[in-house]
Amino acid sequence: MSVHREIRTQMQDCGDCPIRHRAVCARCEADELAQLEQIKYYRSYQAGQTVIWSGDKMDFVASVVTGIATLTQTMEDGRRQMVGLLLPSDFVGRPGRSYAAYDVTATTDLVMCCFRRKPFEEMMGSTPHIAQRLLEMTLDELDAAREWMLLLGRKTAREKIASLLAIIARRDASLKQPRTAATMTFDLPLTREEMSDYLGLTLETVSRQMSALKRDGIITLDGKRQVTIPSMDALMDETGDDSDGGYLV
Amino acid sequence: MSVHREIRTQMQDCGDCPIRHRAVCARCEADELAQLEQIKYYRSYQAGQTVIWSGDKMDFVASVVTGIATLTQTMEDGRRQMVGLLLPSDFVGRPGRSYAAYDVTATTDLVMCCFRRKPFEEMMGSTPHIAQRLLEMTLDELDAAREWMLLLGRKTAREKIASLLAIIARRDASLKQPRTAATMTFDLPLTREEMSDYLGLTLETVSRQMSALKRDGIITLDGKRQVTIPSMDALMDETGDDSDGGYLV
DNA sequence: GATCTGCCTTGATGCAGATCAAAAAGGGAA
DNA sequence: TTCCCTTTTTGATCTGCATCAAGGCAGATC
Repeated sequence: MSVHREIRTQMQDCGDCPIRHRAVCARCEADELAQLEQIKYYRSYQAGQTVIWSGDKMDFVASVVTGIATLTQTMEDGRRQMVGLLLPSDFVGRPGRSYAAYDVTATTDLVMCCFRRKPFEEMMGSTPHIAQRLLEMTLDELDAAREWMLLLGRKTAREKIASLLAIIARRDASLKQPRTAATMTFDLPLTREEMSDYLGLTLETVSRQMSALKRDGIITLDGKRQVTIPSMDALMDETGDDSDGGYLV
Repeated sequence: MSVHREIRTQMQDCGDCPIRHRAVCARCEADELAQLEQIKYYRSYQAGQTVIWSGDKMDFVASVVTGIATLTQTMEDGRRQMVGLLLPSDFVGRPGRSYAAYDVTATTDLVMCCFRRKPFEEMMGSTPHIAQRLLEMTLDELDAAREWMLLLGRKTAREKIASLLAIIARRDASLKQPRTAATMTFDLPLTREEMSDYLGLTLETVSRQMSALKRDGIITLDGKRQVTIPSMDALMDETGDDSDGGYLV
Protein backbone atom coordinates (compact mmCIF):
# COMPACT_ATOMS: atom_id res chain seq x y z
CA MET A 1 0.00 0.00 0.00
CA SER A 2 1.95 2.93 -1.31
CA VAL A 3 0.11 5.71 0.45
CA HIS A 4 0.85 4.00 3.69
CA ARG A 5 4.52 3.68 2.85
CA GLU A 6 4.74 7.28 1.75
CA ILE A 7 3.30 8.43 5.04
CA ARG A 8 5.68 6.26 6.99
CA THR A 9 8.57 7.87 5.15
CA GLN A 10 7.35 11.37 5.77
CA MET A 11 6.77 10.53 9.41
CA GLN A 12 10.46 10.24 10.11
CA ASP A 13 11.19 13.94 10.19
CA CYS A 14 8.44 14.66 12.67
CA GLY A 15 9.69 12.44 15.46
CA ASP A 16 7.04 11.63 17.96
CA CYS A 17 4.66 14.38 16.94
CA PRO A 18 1.34 12.98 18.08
CA ILE A 19 -0.80 14.79 15.60
CA ARG A 20 0.75 13.11 12.61
CA HIS A 21 1.86 10.00 14.30
CA ARG A 22 -1.14 8.79 16.15
CA ALA A 23 -4.15 10.77 15.18
CA VAL A 24 -3.47 11.00 11.51
CA CYS A 25 -0.90 8.60 10.32
CA ALA A 26 -2.04 5.61 12.28
CA ARG A 27 -5.21 5.79 10.29
CA CYS A 28 -3.46 6.37 6.99
CA GLU A 29 -5.44 9.46 6.18
CA ALA A 30 -3.36 10.79 3.36
CA ASP A 31 -5.48 13.87 2.81
CA GLU A 32 -5.21 15.00 6.36
CA LEU A 33 -1.50 14.46 6.29
CA ALA A 34 -1.13 16.56 3.18
CA GLN A 35 -3.14 19.33 4.81
CA LEU A 36 -1.10 19.17 7.98
CA GLU A 37 2.12 19.29 6.00
CA GLN A 38 1.08 22.62 4.58
CA ILE A 39 0.50 24.35 7.89
CA LYS A 40 3.42 22.83 9.71
CA TYR A 41 6.89 24.15 10.47
CA TYR A 42 9.71 23.41 12.89
CA ARG A 43 11.38 25.59 15.46
CA SER A 44 14.47 24.94 17.55
CA TYR A 45 15.42 26.50 20.86
CA GLN A 46 18.56 26.35 22.96
CA ALA A 47 18.54 25.18 26.53
CA GLY A 48 17.38 28.05 28.73
CA GLN A 49 15.68 29.96 25.95
CA THR A 50 12.12 31.17 26.41
CA VAL A 51 9.69 29.85 23.81
CA ILE A 52 6.91 32.26 24.72
CA TRP A 53 5.92 34.49 27.62
CA SER A 54 2.61 34.32 29.40
CA GLY A 55 0.26 36.85 27.86
CA ASP A 56 2.08 36.96 24.51
CA LYS A 57 0.19 36.49 21.31
CA MET A 58 0.41 32.87 20.23
CA ASP A 59 -0.63 32.10 16.69
CA PHE A 60 0.40 28.46 16.71
CA VAL A 61 -0.07 25.21 18.52
CA ALA A 62 2.80 22.76 18.68
CA SER A 63 4.10 19.47 19.90
CA VAL A 64 7.51 18.68 21.34
CA VAL A 65 9.67 16.61 19.00
CA THR A 66 12.87 16.36 21.06
CA GLY A 67 14.01 17.93 24.32
CA ILE A 68 12.13 19.15 27.36
CA ALA A 69 10.11 22.30 27.91
CA THR A 70 8.36 23.62 30.99
CA LEU A 71 5.20 25.61 31.67
CA THR A 72 5.55 28.11 34.51
CA GLN A 73 3.32 30.58 36.28
CA THR A 74 4.76 33.59 38.08
CA MET A 75 3.14 35.79 40.71
CA GLU A 76 3.65 39.53 40.83
CA ASP A 77 6.20 39.28 43.61
CA GLY A 78 8.23 36.66 41.78
CA ARG A 79 7.01 33.43 43.35
CA ARG A 80 7.10 30.80 40.64
CA GLN A 81 5.32 27.49 40.17
CA MET A 82 5.95 25.08 37.36
CA VAL A 83 2.63 23.66 36.15
CA GLY A 84 3.76 21.38 33.35
CA LEU A 85 6.75 19.40 32.17
CA LEU A 86 6.58 18.83 28.43
CA LEU A 87 8.29 15.75 27.04
CA PRO A 88 8.53 14.57 23.45
CA SER A 89 5.05 14.14 21.93
CA ASP A 90 3.43 16.51 24.44
CA PHE A 91 1.20 19.25 23.13
CA VAL A 92 1.53 23.01 23.72
CA GLY A 93 -1.08 25.67 23.20
CA ARG A 94 -4.79 25.46 22.94
CA PRO A 95 -7.14 25.65 20.00
CA GLY A 96 -9.37 28.69 20.39
CA ARG A 97 -6.97 30.67 22.54
CA SER A 98 -4.79 33.31 20.96
CA TYR A 99 -2.66 34.28 23.95
CA ALA A 100 -0.26 32.14 25.95
CA ALA A 101 -1.45 31.44 29.48
CA TYR A 102 1.96 30.32 30.79
CA ASP A 103 5.64 30.96 30.29
CA VAL A 104 7.06 28.22 28.09
CA THR A 105 10.79 27.61 28.50
CA ALA A 106 13.23 25.16 26.92
CA THR A 107 15.15 23.44 29.72
CA THR A 108 17.17 21.39 27.27
CA ASP A 109 17.78 21.99 23.60
CA LEU A 110 14.34 21.72 22.10
CA VAL A 111 12.69 21.07 18.74
CA MET A 112 9.02 21.74 18.34
CA CYS A 113 6.69 20.94 15.50
CA CYS A 114 4.35 23.90 15.13
CA PHE A 115 1.05 24.26 13.32
CA ARG A 116 -0.39 27.64 12.43
CA ARG A 117 -3.36 28.00 14.73
CA LYS A 118 -6.16 29.16 12.48
CA PRO A 119 -5.79 26.50 9.81
CA PHE A 120 -5.22 23.92 12.52
CA GLU A 121 -8.51 24.86 14.14
CA GLU A 122 -10.30 24.69 10.82
CA MET A 123 -8.82 21.28 10.24
CA MET A 124 -9.96 20.12 13.65
CA GLY A 125 -13.49 21.02 12.66
CA SER A 126 -13.33 18.81 9.61
CA THR A 127 -11.19 16.01 11.01
CA PRO A 128 -12.69 14.22 14.01
CA HIS A 129 -9.59 12.12 14.69
CA ILE A 130 -7.61 15.13 15.72
CA ALA A 131 -10.06 16.34 18.33
CA GLN A 132 -10.36 12.82 19.67
CA ARG A 133 -6.63 12.39 19.91
CA LEU A 134 -6.23 15.78 21.54
CA LEU A 135 -8.95 14.92 24.02
CA GLU A 136 -7.10 11.78 25.03
CA MET A 137 -3.86 13.68 25.49
CA THR A 138 -5.55 16.45 27.46
CA LEU A 139 -7.21 13.95 29.77
CA ASP A 140 -3.81 12.39 30.43
CA GLU A 141 -2.41 15.80 31.29
CA LEU A 142 -5.32 16.49 33.57
CA ASP A 143 -4.61 13.26 35.44
CA ALA A 144 -0.96 14.22 35.73
CA ALA A 145 -1.93 17.67 37.01
CA ARG A 146 -4.17 16.10 39.64
CA GLU A 147 -1.44 13.76 40.78
CA TRP A 148 0.74 16.82 41.08
CA MET A 149 -1.90 18.58 43.18
CA LEU A 150 -1.69 15.76 45.71
CA LEU A 151 2.07 16.13 45.74
CA LEU A 152 1.98 19.91 46.19
CA GLY A 153 -0.73 19.89 48.80
CA ARG A 154 0.12 16.94 50.98
CA LYS A 155 3.56 15.44 50.47
CA THR A 156 6.68 16.18 52.52
CA ALA A 157 9.83 17.58 50.92
CA ARG A 158 11.44 14.14 50.86
CA GLU A 159 8.39 12.55 49.27
CA LYS A 160 8.24 15.30 46.69
CA ILE A 161 11.84 14.76 45.63
CA ALA A 162 11.42 10.98 45.52
CA SER A 163 8.27 11.37 43.42
CA LEU A 164 9.99 13.62 40.92
CA LEU A 165 12.94 11.25 40.60
CA ALA A 166 10.55 8.34 40.14
CA ILE A 167 8.70 10.14 37.36
CA ILE A 168 11.89 10.99 35.51
CA ALA A 169 13.27 7.50 36.01
CA ARG A 170 10.10 5.86 34.78
CA ARG A 171 9.98 8.03 31.68
CA ASP A 172 13.64 7.34 30.99
CA ALA A 173 13.13 3.64 31.47
CA SER A 174 10.36 3.53 28.92
CA LEU A 175 12.61 5.27 26.40
CA LYS A 176 15.88 3.45 26.92
CA GLN A 177 16.22 0.46 29.13
CA PRO A 178 14.15 -2.66 29.27
CA ARG A 179 12.00 -2.92 32.34
CA THR A 180 14.31 -5.56 33.78
CA ALA A 181 17.15 -3.45 35.17
CA ALA A 182 16.95 -3.21 38.95
CA THR A 183 19.57 -0.45 38.91
CA MET A 184 18.93 2.52 36.70
CA THR A 185 20.90 5.64 35.83
CA PHE A 186 19.84 8.87 34.19
CA ASP A 187 20.69 12.54 33.83
CA LEU A 188 18.54 15.05 35.65
CA PRO A 189 17.22 17.44 33.00
CA LEU A 190 16.46 20.08 35.65
CA THR A 191 18.58 22.35 37.82
CA ARG A 192 17.97 22.41 41.55
CA GLU A 193 16.07 25.64 41.11
CA GLU A 194 13.83 24.18 38.41
CA MET A 195 13.18 21.21 40.63
CA SER A 196 12.19 23.57 43.43
CA ASP A 197 9.83 25.46 41.10
CA TYR A 198 8.21 22.20 40.17
CA LEU A 199 7.90 20.89 43.72
CA GLY A 200 6.84 24.05 45.53
CA LEU A 201 10.05 24.12 47.60
CA THR A 202 13.17 26.29 47.83
CA LEU A 203 16.32 25.21 46.07
CA GLU A 204 18.07 24.84 49.42
CA THR A 205 15.49 22.31 50.57
CA VAL A 206 15.83 20.43 47.29
CA SER A 207 19.58 20.29 47.75
CA ARG A 208 19.30 19.14 51.36
CA GLN A 209 16.81 16.41 50.52
CA MET A 210 18.91 15.20 47.61
CA SER A 211 21.83 14.93 50.04
CA ALA A 212 19.64 13.11 52.53
CA LEU A 213 18.46 10.57 49.95
CA LYS A 214 22.09 10.07 48.97
CA ARG A 215 23.15 9.64 52.59
CA ASP A 216 20.39 7.07 53.08
CA GLY A 217 21.48 5.09 50.04
CA ILE A 218 18.26 5.65 48.08
CA ILE A 219 20.18 7.34 45.28
CA THR A 220 23.78 7.81 44.18
CA LEU A 221 25.01 11.04 42.63
CA ASP A 222 27.77 11.21 40.03
CA GLY A 223 28.45 14.91 39.65
CA LYS A 224 25.45 17.13 40.26
CA ARG A 225 23.22 15.76 37.58
CA GLN A 226 23.74 12.06 37.01
CA VAL A 227 21.54 9.99 39.30
CA THR A 228 21.71 6.26 39.92
CA ILE A 229 18.89 4.43 41.62
CA PRO A 230 20.06 1.13 43.09
CA SER A 231 16.55 -0.04 43.86
CA MET A 232 13.47 1.38 42.27
CA ASP A 233 11.38 -0.23 45.02
CA ALA A 234 13.33 1.56 47.72
CA LEU A 235 12.75 4.85 45.90
CA MET A 236 9.05 4.16 45.55
CA ASP A 237 8.84 3.56 49.29
CA GLU A 238 9.90 7.17 49.75
CA THR A 239 7.26 8.68 47.48
CA GLY A 240 4.29 8.09 49.77
CA ASP A 241 2.36 6.64 46.82
CA ASP A 242 0.29 3.47 46.96
CA SER A 243 2.49 0.54 46.09
CA ASP A 244 -0.02 -0.82 43.57
CA GLY A 245 -2.04 1.99 42.04
CA GLY A 246 -2.15 0.15 38.73
CA TYR A 247 -5.87 0.43 38.18
CA LEU A 248 -5.65 3.40 35.84
CA VAL A 249 -6.42 1.91 32.47
CA MET B 1 -38.91 24.80 13.35
CA SER B 2 -40.51 21.94 15.21
CA VAL B 3 -37.45 19.77 15.74
CA HIS B 4 -35.78 22.68 17.39
CA ARG B 5 -38.73 23.29 19.66
CA GLU B 6 -38.98 19.64 20.58
CA ILE B 7 -35.36 19.58 21.60
CA ARG B 8 -35.76 22.71 23.67
CA THR B 9 -38.62 21.09 25.49
CA GLN B 10 -36.70 17.93 26.19
CA MET B 11 -33.75 19.97 27.35
CA GLN B 12 -35.53 21.22 30.42
CA ASP B 13 -35.20 18.06 32.44
CA CYS B 14 -31.49 17.87 31.89
CA GLY B 15 -30.59 21.19 33.44
CA ASP B 16 -27.19 22.41 32.39
CA CYS B 17 -25.98 19.07 31.11
CA PRO B 18 -23.32 20.15 28.63
CA ILE B 19 -23.54 17.17 26.39
CA ARG B 20 -27.09 17.84 25.36
CA HIS B 21 -27.10 21.50 25.94
CA ARG B 22 -24.09 22.77 24.19
CA ALA B 23 -22.59 20.06 22.07
CA VAL B 24 -25.75 18.55 20.78
CA CYS B 25 -28.72 20.73 21.25
CA ALA B 26 -27.10 23.98 20.32
CA ARG B 27 -26.62 22.49 16.91
CA CYS B 28 -30.08 21.03 16.70
CA GLU B 29 -28.87 17.55 15.95
CA ALA B 30 -32.05 15.63 16.54
CA ASP B 31 -30.54 12.24 15.75
CA GLU B 32 -27.79 12.61 18.27
CA LEU B 33 -30.24 13.75 20.86
CA ALA B 34 -32.42 10.72 20.29
CA GLN B 35 -29.40 8.46 20.65
CA LEU B 36 -28.31 10.20 23.82
CA GLU B 37 -31.79 9.92 25.27
CA GLN B 38 -31.56 6.17 24.99
CA ILE B 39 -28.35 5.77 26.94
CA LYS B 40 -29.07 8.40 29.53
CA TYR B 41 -30.40 8.15 33.08
CA TYR B 42 -30.44 10.29 36.22
CA ARG B 43 -29.11 9.61 39.67
CA SER B 44 -29.57 11.60 42.88
CA TYR B 45 -27.34 11.64 45.91
CA GLN B 46 -27.72 13.15 49.35
CA ALA B 47 -25.23 15.59 50.77
CA GLY B 48 -22.28 13.63 52.12
CA GLN B 49 -22.96 10.50 50.10
CA THR B 50 -20.17 8.93 48.09
CA VAL B 51 -20.88 8.66 44.39
CA ILE B 52 -18.01 6.29 43.65
CA TRP B 53 -14.76 5.19 45.28
CA SER B 54 -11.39 5.40 43.63
CA GLY B 55 -10.63 2.07 42.01
CA ASP B 56 -14.26 1.05 41.67
CA LYS B 57 -15.61 -0.11 38.37
CA MET B 58 -17.28 2.79 36.59
CA ASP B 59 -19.45 1.93 33.63
CA PHE B 60 -20.80 5.41 33.05
CA VAL B 61 -19.76 8.97 32.41
CA ALA B 62 -21.88 11.78 33.74
CA SER B 63 -22.40 15.46 34.11
CA VAL B 64 -23.57 17.38 37.15
CA VAL B 65 -27.08 18.77 36.78
CA THR B 66 -27.55 20.39 40.19
CA GLY B 67 -25.48 20.44 43.37
CA ILE B 68 -21.77 20.14 44.01
CA ALA B 69 -19.49 17.13 43.97
CA THR B 70 -15.80 16.79 44.76
CA LEU B 71 -12.94 14.66 43.46
CA THR B 72 -10.51 13.56 46.17
CA GLN B 73 -7.32 11.56 46.35
CA THR B 74 -6.27 9.81 49.55
CA MET B 75 -2.85 8.53 50.53
CA GLU B 76 -2.37 5.27 52.44
CA ASP B 77 -1.89 7.08 55.75
CA GLY B 78 -5.04 9.13 55.29
CA ARG B 79 -3.70 12.41 53.97
CA ARG B 80 -6.32 13.75 51.59
CA GLN B 81 -6.21 16.23 48.74
CA MET B 82 -9.19 17.44 46.80
CA VAL B 83 -8.33 17.64 43.12
CA GLY B 84 -11.57 18.84 41.63
CA LEU B 85 -14.72 20.73 42.54
CA LEU B 86 -17.57 19.79 40.23
CA LEU B 87 -20.27 22.35 39.63
CA PRO B 88 -23.39 22.09 37.49
CA SER B 89 -22.47 21.25 33.88
CA ASP B 90 -19.09 19.76 34.86
CA PHE B 91 -18.19 16.37 33.52
CA VAL B 92 -17.22 13.26 35.53
CA GLY B 93 -15.48 10.17 34.27
CA ARG B 94 -13.42 9.55 31.24
CA PRO B 95 -14.14 7.83 27.97
CA GLY B 96 -11.89 4.81 27.64
CA ARG B 97 -11.38 4.29 31.36
CA SER B 98 -13.42 1.70 33.19
CA TYR B 99 -12.28 2.38 36.75
CA ALA B 100 -12.64 5.53 38.81
CA ALA B 101 -9.37 7.29 39.48
CA TYR B 102 -10.69 9.44 42.35
CA ASP B 103 -13.24 9.36 45.12
CA VAL B 104 -16.32 11.27 43.99
CA THR B 105 -18.44 12.69 46.80
CA ALA B 106 -21.62 14.76 46.90
CA THR B 107 -21.02 17.75 49.19
CA THR B 108 -24.55 19.04 48.68
CA ASP B 109 -27.60 17.18 47.43
CA LEU B 110 -26.65 16.21 43.92
CA VAL B 111 -28.29 15.21 40.67
CA MET B 112 -26.21 13.75 37.91
CA CYS B 113 -27.06 12.96 34.33
CA CYS B 114 -25.32 9.68 33.49
CA PHE B 115 -24.57 8.03 30.17
CA ARG B 116 -23.69 4.38 29.90
CA ARG B 117 -20.06 4.39 28.98
CA LYS B 118 -19.78 1.95 26.09
CA PRO B 119 -22.58 3.39 23.96
CA PHE B 120 -21.37 6.87 24.85
CA GLU B 121 -17.91 6.03 23.55
CA GLU B 122 -19.36 4.59 20.38
CA MET B 123 -21.38 7.72 19.93
CA MET B 124 -18.31 9.85 20.39
CA GLY B 125 -16.69 8.01 17.52
CA SER B 126 -19.55 8.85 15.21
CA THR B 127 -20.35 12.32 16.51
CA PRO B 128 -17.51 14.79 16.25
CA HIS B 129 -19.28 17.55 18.16
CA ILE B 130 -19.15 15.60 21.36
CA ALA B 131 -15.40 15.02 21.32
CA GLN B 132 -14.88 18.66 20.46
CA ARG B 133 -17.09 19.86 23.25
CA LEU B 134 -15.45 17.49 25.71
CA LEU B 135 -12.04 18.70 24.61
CA GLU B 136 -13.03 22.27 25.33
CA MET B 137 -14.32 21.36 28.77
CA THR B 138 -11.24 19.29 29.58
CA LEU B 139 -8.94 22.12 28.57
CA ASP B 140 -10.84 24.42 30.90
CA GLU B 141 -10.42 21.95 33.72
CA LEU B 142 -6.73 21.64 32.97
CA ASP B 143 -6.36 25.40 33.25
CA ALA B 144 -8.22 25.35 36.55
CA ALA B 145 -5.99 22.53 37.81
CA ARG B 146 -2.89 24.51 36.88
CA GLU B 147 -4.15 27.59 38.65
CA TRP B 148 -4.70 25.35 41.65
CA MET B 149 -1.13 24.07 41.42
CA LEU B 150 0.12 27.63 41.83
CA LEU B 151 -2.13 28.03 44.85
CA LEU B 152 -1.00 24.77 46.45
CA GLY B 153 2.67 25.27 45.76
CA ARG B 154 3.24 28.92 46.43
CA LYS B 155 0.43 30.74 48.19
CA THR B 156 0.21 31.47 51.92
CA ALA B 157 -2.69 30.17 54.01
CA ARG B 158 -4.42 33.57 53.90
CA GLU B 159 -4.02 33.82 50.14
CA LYS B 160 -5.38 30.31 49.72
CA ILE B 161 -8.53 31.09 51.69
CA ALA B 162 -9.08 34.37 49.87
CA SER B 163 -8.64 32.63 46.52
CA LEU B 164 -11.18 29.96 47.37
CA LEU B 165 -13.70 32.53 48.55
CA ALA B 166 -13.12 34.53 45.39
CA ILE B 167 -13.75 31.49 43.20
CA ILE B 168 -16.97 30.62 44.97
CA ALA B 169 -18.13 34.23 44.98
CA ARG B 170 -17.41 34.63 41.29
CA ARG B 171 -19.28 31.47 40.39
CA ASP B 172 -22.20 32.52 42.55
CA ALA B 173 -22.24 35.96 41.02
CA SER B 174 -22.49 34.57 37.53
CA LEU B 175 -25.47 32.47 38.60
CA LYS B 176 -27.45 34.93 40.67
CA GLN B 177 -26.52 38.53 40.96
CA PRO B 178 -25.75 41.02 38.27
CA ARG B 179 -22.11 41.99 38.12
CA THR B 180 -22.93 45.37 39.62
CA ALA B 181 -23.25 44.55 43.33
CA ALA B 182 -20.23 45.76 45.27
CA THR B 183 -21.36 43.72 48.27
CA MET B 184 -22.10 40.07 47.75
CA THR B 185 -23.38 37.29 49.98
CA PHE B 186 -23.34 33.55 49.51
CA ASP B 187 -23.44 30.24 51.38
CA LEU B 188 -20.24 28.27 51.65
CA PRO B 189 -20.96 24.85 50.17
CA LEU B 190 -17.95 23.33 51.98
CA THR B 191 -17.19 22.51 55.60
CA ARG B 192 -13.95 23.76 57.11
CA GLU B 193 -12.51 20.30 56.67
CA GLU B 194 -13.44 20.17 52.99
CA MET B 195 -11.92 23.59 52.53
CA SER B 196 -8.72 22.33 54.15
CA ASP B 197 -8.68 19.29 51.86
CA TYR B 198 -9.00 21.57 48.90
CA LEU B 199 -6.37 24.05 50.02
CA GLY B 200 -3.73 21.69 51.37
CA LEU B 201 -4.11 23.02 54.92
CA THR B 202 -5.46 21.73 58.24
CA LEU B 203 -8.97 22.63 59.30
CA GLU B 204 -7.60 24.59 62.26
CA THR B 205 -5.59 26.81 59.95
CA VAL B 206 -8.64 27.34 57.75
CA SER B 207 -10.66 28.37 60.78
CA ARG B 208 -7.96 30.72 62.05
CA GLN B 209 -7.57 32.40 58.67
CA MET B 210 -11.31 32.80 58.28
CA SER B 211 -11.34 34.51 61.67
CA ALA B 212 -8.43 36.70 60.62
CA LEU B 213 -10.17 37.78 57.41
CA LYS B 214 -13.26 38.56 59.46
CA ARG B 215 -11.26 40.52 62.03
CA ASP B 216 -9.65 42.51 59.19
CA GLY B 217 -13.03 43.35 57.67
CA ILE B 218 -12.42 41.48 54.39
CA ILE B 219 -15.41 39.24 55.03
CA THR B 220 -18.39 39.06 57.38
CA LEU B 221 -19.72 35.78 58.73
CA ASP B 222 -23.37 35.15 59.53
CA GLY B 223 -23.40 31.79 61.25
CA LYS B 224 -20.64 29.47 60.11
CA ARG B 225 -21.55 29.23 56.51
CA GLN B 226 -23.00 32.45 55.18
CA VAL B 227 -20.30 34.79 53.93
CA THR B 228 -20.64 38.43 52.96
CA ILE B 229 -17.95 40.21 51.02
CA PRO B 230 -18.21 43.98 51.43
CA SER B 231 -15.65 44.68 48.72
CA MET B 232 -14.67 42.19 46.07
CA ASP B 233 -11.61 44.32 45.30
CA ALA B 234 -10.41 44.09 48.89
CA LEU B 235 -10.79 40.31 48.75
CA MET B 236 -8.90 40.09 45.48
CA ASP B 237 -6.05 42.04 47.05
CA GLU B 238 -5.65 39.16 49.49
CA THR B 239 -5.44 36.42 46.85
CA GLY B 240 -1.98 37.26 45.56
CA ASP B 241 -3.31 37.08 42.00
CA ASP B 242 -2.55 39.58 39.29
CA SER B 243 -5.10 42.35 39.39
CA ASP B 244 -5.71 42.16 35.64
CA GLY B 245 -5.10 38.62 34.43
CA GLY B 246 -7.80 38.98 31.82
CA TYR B 247 -5.78 37.77 28.88
CA LEU B 248 -7.18 34.26 28.88
CA VAL B 249 -9.50 34.26 25.93
C1' DG C 1 47.59 27.91 35.74
C1' DA C 2 44.71 31.72 37.61
C1' DT C 3 40.37 33.84 37.87
C1' DC C 4 35.65 34.10 37.05
C1' DT C 5 30.93 32.63 37.09
C1' DG C 6 27.03 29.84 37.62
C1' DC C 7 25.44 26.05 40.25
C1' DC C 8 25.26 23.62 44.33
C1' DT C 9 25.93 22.47 49.30
C1' DT C 10 25.93 23.35 54.08
C1' DG C 11 25.10 25.90 58.40
C1' DA C 12 22.41 28.94 61.62
C1' DT C 13 18.20 30.84 62.69
C1' DG C 14 13.24 32.16 62.21
C1' DC C 15 8.49 31.52 61.38
C1' DA C 16 4.09 29.81 59.20
C1' DG C 17 1.41 26.35 59.68
C1' DA C 18 0.91 21.60 61.92
C1' DT C 19 -0.24 19.21 65.96
C1' DC C 20 -2.30 18.43 70.33
C1' DA C 21 -5.88 19.78 73.44
C1' DA C 22 -10.01 21.78 75.05
C1' DA C 23 -13.77 24.80 75.04
C1' DA C 24 -17.63 27.01 72.46
C1' DA C 25 -21.33 27.20 69.27
C1' DG C 26 -24.91 25.38 66.70
C1' DG C 27 -28.68 22.39 65.57
C1' DG C 28 -31.63 18.55 65.75
C1' DA C 29 -34.41 15.27 68.47
C1' DA C 30 -37.10 14.25 72.42
C1' DT D 1 -36.45 23.55 77.09
C1' DT D 2 -32.54 20.26 77.61
C1' DC D 3 -29.40 16.98 75.92
C1' DC D 4 -26.39 15.14 72.60
C1' DC D 5 -23.52 15.31 68.74
C1' DT D 6 -21.09 17.53 65.16
C1' DT D 7 -18.66 21.37 63.64
C1' DT D 8 -15.97 25.23 64.63
C1' DT D 9 -13.06 28.17 67.28
C1' DT D 10 -9.29 29.16 70.14
C1' DG D 11 -5.02 28.27 72.80
C1' DA D 12 -0.29 26.29 73.56
C1' DT D 13 3.43 24.22 71.66
C1' DC D 14 6.21 21.97 68.11
C1' DT D 15 8.52 21.34 63.70
C1' DG D 16 9.55 21.25 58.76
C1' DC D 17 10.73 24.14 55.62
C1' DA D 18 12.06 29.02 54.45
C1' DT D 19 15.31 32.48 54.93
C1' DC D 20 19.73 34.47 55.39
C1' DA D 21 24.55 33.74 54.81
C1' DA D 22 28.92 31.54 53.63
C1' DG D 23 31.66 28.54 51.15
C1' DG D 24 32.73 24.83 47.63
C1' DC D 25 33.21 23.01 43.08
C1' DA D 26 33.55 22.47 38.08
C1' DG D 27 33.56 24.27 33.64
C1' DA D 28 34.60 28.47 30.90
C1' DT D 29 37.77 32.32 29.69
C1' DC D 30 41.96 34.47 29.62
